[in-house]
Amino acid sequence: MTAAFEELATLDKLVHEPARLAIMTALSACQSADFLFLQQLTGLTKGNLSSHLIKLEEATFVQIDKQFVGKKPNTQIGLTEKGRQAIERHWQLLENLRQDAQQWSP
Amino acid sequence: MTAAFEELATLDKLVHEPARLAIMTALSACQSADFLFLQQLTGLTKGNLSSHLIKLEEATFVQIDKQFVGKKPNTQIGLTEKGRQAIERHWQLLENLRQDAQQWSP
DNA sequence: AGGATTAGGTTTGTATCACAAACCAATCTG
DNA sequence: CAGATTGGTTTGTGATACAAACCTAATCCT
Repeated sequence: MTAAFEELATLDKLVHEPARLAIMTALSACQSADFLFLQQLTGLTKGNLSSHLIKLEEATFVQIDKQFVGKKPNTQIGLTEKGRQAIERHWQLLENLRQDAQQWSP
Repeated sequence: MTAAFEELATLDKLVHEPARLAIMTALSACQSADFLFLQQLTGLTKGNLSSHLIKLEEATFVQIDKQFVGKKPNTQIGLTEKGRQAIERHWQLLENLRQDAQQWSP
């Protein structure tokens, strides 16, 4: 058995959780996205999205910018460099795991 | 945005949890494995592994066979057909998500 | 023989977490 | 001005992952 399974132990559950995996993966493909876009994308309730974002912010994986566009509040969310590395590495780990298992005879 | 993000909503958290993802992925590469092998592989405590296996069994994703080898008890675990489909589909969903996000301009 | 250790687990207790529902403040609409 | 809408945050709760304690039978040590 290769290292993929050992590495799995280091997999960050903060990133792995489905909603956050979706959020970070989406963000990895763009500069930033706004709150409502992410809500649409993930199908989460606002409250739920809010708390996921707070967790990601606490981990400094995303940065959240609240501004006014005209008279309306608007929240933009983008990955930090750390966040970008984290999601990149996460996908790498998953891919390794899958790959390893596929070509494996115990 | 393609369907990958909508499909994500259907992702089974029972399978997604890291330890169980490791277990099922390993099992997908062999007929069956024994308890201690899985423990080594995943680095889980026995208690923890036990409860993960029970959950997988309750979902009928694995089947657990307890037998005696000589005088020693030995527990063999293998995927059911349902389990095999579940892990297969799970990896498919993840792969789709990643793929979609990679070639995407918002 | 008998006490300690090991194998192979299960049960229990606890801290965390994901989620929905309730809430809130400001703006728009009629 | 009343009511709805936008754009969120806070709160309450049921589920869950984990470690630690426990259990039973076999084997080792002396």
